[in-house]
Amino acid sequence: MAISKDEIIDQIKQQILMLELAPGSPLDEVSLSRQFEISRTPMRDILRQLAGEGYVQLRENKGAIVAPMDAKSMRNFFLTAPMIYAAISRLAAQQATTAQIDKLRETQAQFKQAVTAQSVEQMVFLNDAFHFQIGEMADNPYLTPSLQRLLMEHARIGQTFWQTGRQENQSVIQEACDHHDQFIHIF
Amino acid sequence: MAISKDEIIDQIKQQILMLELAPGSPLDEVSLSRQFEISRTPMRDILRQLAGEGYVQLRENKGAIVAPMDAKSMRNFFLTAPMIYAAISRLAAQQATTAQIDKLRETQAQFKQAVTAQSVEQMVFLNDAFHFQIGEMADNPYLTPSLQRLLMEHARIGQTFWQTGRQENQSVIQEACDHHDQFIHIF
DNA sequence: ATAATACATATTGTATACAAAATCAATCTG
DNA sequence: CAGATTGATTTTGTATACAATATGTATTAT
Repeated sequence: MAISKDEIIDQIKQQILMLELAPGSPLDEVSLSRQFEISRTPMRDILRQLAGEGYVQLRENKGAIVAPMDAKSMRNFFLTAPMIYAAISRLAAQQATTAQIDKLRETQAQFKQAVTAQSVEQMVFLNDAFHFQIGEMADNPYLTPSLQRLLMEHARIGQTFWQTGRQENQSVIQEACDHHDQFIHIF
Repeated sequence: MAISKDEIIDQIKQQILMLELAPGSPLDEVSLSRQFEISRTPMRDILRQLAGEGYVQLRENKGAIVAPMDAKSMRNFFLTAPMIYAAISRLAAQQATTAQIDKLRETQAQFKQAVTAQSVEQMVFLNDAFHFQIGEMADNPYLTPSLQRLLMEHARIGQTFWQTGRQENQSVIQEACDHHDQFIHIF
């Protein structure tokens, strides 16, 4: 085996976040295992882990599909995201170490560069990284899985809504950037 | 195979909640698969699903253990539970159907019977069922997994702290009962 | 022509054999 | 006697063959 299981998981996650794997599209065990040059057994493990983290849905005897992005899931996202982000941020603020704060500042600097460069892919990636690091600060086994799920949806929504060129998106991006700065300024 | 995979999962969950399987104790694939008369492959699936739901921890090349109950996890529970319960309750209150509310009333009635009968096991079970139903009302894919994890810890903590006989516990139980009533009285 | 059914094909689920890693014990060395 | 090292045993990880289920197609009956 040339590539580790964790790396395969990360690759598939990345493809889902970047919408290279479309929401709702089927994931065939045999194709995937051939593609990554492993047998079906570890590939099934991978799909089950991805299902546990919300990236894919398993259907009894009918295989896996990439987690759909329908109206209901969008609604749930916008209904829940503010609560979770607020809760996580509060916990993070209480427990953050200086090393973690420095790392967060670094990420935000990179995010601003991506905004200047108008690279949607980089912005999505770094926004994800920013919130992921806040999740690490909070270090809460109950909220972290929820945050991960939210970040997945956030990234996929970002891919579709942060496309540059339209005027309105600039303000949305600026808003996200300001929120990051506000959080950092607590310290 | 005499018993379905889902039934096995439920049985193991139940054993973990009832502390028949002690926190931190190892779960051997071979023993379990022999015990439930299935092969190792589906048993591994089961352990991975349980890990995804927080009931067990998987360690690379070192097998699974029942999710530990240490000082840190207890602290996290008491820190997080109020937030999640509040958020879920709010969502549930917004979206509940009359059928769901009736079912909740029924569960609370049974809970009160368990309190009268001083059956800790029944109290834990029905308290779990009560909050689980609120989770179903909220119907939120981001918060529900968190709630499930909290309910697991809640049940295990309940097993150790709700033991009858001591005076102080009566008030804790009464408090839980009142909270249930308060929630129902919203409608 | 359409609907239903039977069959062929593809895909998932399970069992088992083998490989790799970890654990434990006994022996050897300082 | 303490500690390290090697080897035997146990346990997890992977590959593959086989079974069961679902899907798609073609044929037949109405």
